[in-house]
Amino acid sequence: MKPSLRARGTLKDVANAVGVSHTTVSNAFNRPDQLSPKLRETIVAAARSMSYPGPNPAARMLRTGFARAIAVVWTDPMPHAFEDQAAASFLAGVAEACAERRLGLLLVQGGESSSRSVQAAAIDGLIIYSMPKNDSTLQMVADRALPTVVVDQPIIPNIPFVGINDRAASRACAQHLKTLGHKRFAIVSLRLGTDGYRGFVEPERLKNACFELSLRRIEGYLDVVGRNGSNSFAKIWECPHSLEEEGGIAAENLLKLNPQPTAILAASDRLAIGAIETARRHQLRVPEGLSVVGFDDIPAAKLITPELTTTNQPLREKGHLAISSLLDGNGPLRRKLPAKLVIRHSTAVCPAESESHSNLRKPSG
Amino acid sequence: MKPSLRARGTLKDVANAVGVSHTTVSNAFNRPDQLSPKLRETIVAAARSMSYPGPNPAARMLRTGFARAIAVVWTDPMPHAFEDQAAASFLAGVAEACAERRLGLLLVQGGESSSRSVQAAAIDGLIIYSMPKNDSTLQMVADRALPTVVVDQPIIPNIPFVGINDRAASRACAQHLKTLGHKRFAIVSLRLGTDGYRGFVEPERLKNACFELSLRRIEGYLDVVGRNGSNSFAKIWECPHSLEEEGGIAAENLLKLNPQPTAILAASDRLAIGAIETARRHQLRVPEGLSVVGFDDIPAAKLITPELTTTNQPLREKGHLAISSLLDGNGPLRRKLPAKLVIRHSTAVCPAESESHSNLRKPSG
DNA sequence: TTGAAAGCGCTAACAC
DNA sequence: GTGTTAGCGCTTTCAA
Repeated sequence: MKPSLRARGTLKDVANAVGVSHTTVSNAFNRPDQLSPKLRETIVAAARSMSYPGPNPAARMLRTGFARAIAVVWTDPMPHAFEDQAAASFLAGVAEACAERRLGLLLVQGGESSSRSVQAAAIDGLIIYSMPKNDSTLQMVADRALPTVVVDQPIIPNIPFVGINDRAASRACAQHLKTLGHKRFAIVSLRLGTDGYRGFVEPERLKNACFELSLRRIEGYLDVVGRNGSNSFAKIWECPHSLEEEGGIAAENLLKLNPQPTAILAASDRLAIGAIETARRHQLRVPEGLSVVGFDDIPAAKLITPELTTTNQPLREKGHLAISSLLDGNGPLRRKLPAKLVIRHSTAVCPAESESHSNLRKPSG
Repeated sequence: MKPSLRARGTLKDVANAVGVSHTTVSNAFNRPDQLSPKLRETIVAAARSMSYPGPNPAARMLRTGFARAIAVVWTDPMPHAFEDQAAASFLAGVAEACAERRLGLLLVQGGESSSRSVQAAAIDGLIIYSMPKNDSTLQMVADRALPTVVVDQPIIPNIPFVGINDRAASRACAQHLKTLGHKRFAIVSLRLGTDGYRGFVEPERLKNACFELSLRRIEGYLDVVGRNGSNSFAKIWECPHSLEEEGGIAAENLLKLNPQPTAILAASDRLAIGAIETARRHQLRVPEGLSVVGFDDIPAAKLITPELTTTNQPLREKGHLAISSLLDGNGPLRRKLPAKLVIRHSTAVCPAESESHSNLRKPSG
């Protein structure tokens, strides 16, 4: 590929052709009020006929110091950002805000591989979207010393933050279930580390978690369902990705437990949906035999049967707020948007004790 | 906002601090093999301690002529790209291909408003995604004279194209329904113009369509279900957006027809899903009373009940192919990916004639 | 209303 | 392995 940025002539060529200085041509493009409309027209026509592509963006950027674009950086493989409806809604909000302000939106994947992309991106500011606190990209970002805002995680001193109160929101989920009489809970968690671990979570792992948001949600659940020693309990299963399949695997393992949980607290709707499908495949009816709550309230939550009880968070607004925190300066350092529990049909009162006992008496597999 | 691109010092400052020439510092960043590891280390350390953010991207771009980024341009409001799963899957593919090649991905909205964004974007190439042939952005793009590829529409002479054979694919949908014995069809079309029109489509409108893809699909349907004068017929309803609500409105109007159609050919899954929901609200069972086929095979197609019969197109691959057409040069000018009909549960044999007759005899409303 | 001059910060040829 | 030199194409004072 040959240098595309200097395909055709320059301002100066146009200037020569018309017989004016290159300043005047520059003005013709950037400050129409600085020259006679007639001259401007001549110049634009000449430019067009020479197929001059307009002022070179790189040169302009170098000179003005502005790229007129911002970047969103995140950890996951690129496609995830589009295929996960929660991420997509957030990005939709960002995109919308950018379009309004005539700003370009650059998508950059974080992780080891792409530190270079972050270093070299032509941008005026950065949104860190839901990254683990140990991601090396964070250092690159800091080095660039651009205006930055973090969304969801990680919390970094002195860097503006936009998110919701995850702990309170997940507490509300658990409370809803508890109110319905549930006592035996299972938590299906988002990843806590970047190691791709899948399985039950011991306290040790919680301590070393890199994904703070996952932790906050777990803590919210535990605030209600109790920790060791209380009269209810919760087993925690960690999924390496927020995918339906993973939710299914989680359910598969959690439902083997004896006594069997009567309620599943899933940290995302996709995990919840996967869990529901699996439960159903095991002849366990939702919500009669098992209650499931999700998190996020993505469009699919209303599509499945039963419709999912979940926490609605204003994803799109989060995107708007991220941009305005980035550009409009001095708001509060940490902004939390409201989230609310949406009760639909995937949760119901705890099945009668008798039924639970039958489970208890089953020879364990 | 102050110029962020020249926040801290320059190569030269670092050079002075270390006592080498600025070329050497440049090499330290870009060609580690050109100097002793030890010196390199000294330089990098110095840079870090002065919090030098690395070579200025604008300056590098100006000098090298490469932006190391490509843009995707489309017509719709930005958020649509993320919320529509078909668009999102395509973008996921693009994003993936970009990540592999360490290229930035810039999202740009087309339409009148944003010609400037296209002009000023720091990019090496462009993907036009599903735009109407009269969009003014197309001219801007042409002016920029960057490598370009069109996805889905519009077909432009000498510009590489990536898509599927829409006409053949929609023909297959219609054929499937015809084979099931259907004779009275309704087509729910994607928009044909940019005027936001919603309603029945007369032949005149087909002639003036700006969205070629919509037209191709309609033609494929008509190839099978017949045009005026044949023994089957199809009414066409145009939706201004590919949204479930619109599909619902379409169904609302189409099902009022007398005789009532027994099959709906929807040009997108979202439209199909909306139609199914509406049909059901009218006590019309799908597929027993009404068959519906969609288009795209988005994830939601498998989520709804009944699962949707639709055309699967390799959206993600389309994204890959777009990037490789853009960068890897000389393939064929027009590349068509395979699409295939996926028969699920939203289509069934045409309801018995007796039942149809009862419809016919109903006093018309 | 127009033009001249001075870089913006960097990379790549080339010489040492 | 390192330094010198010459712009990349533009915008922005400032002066005419």
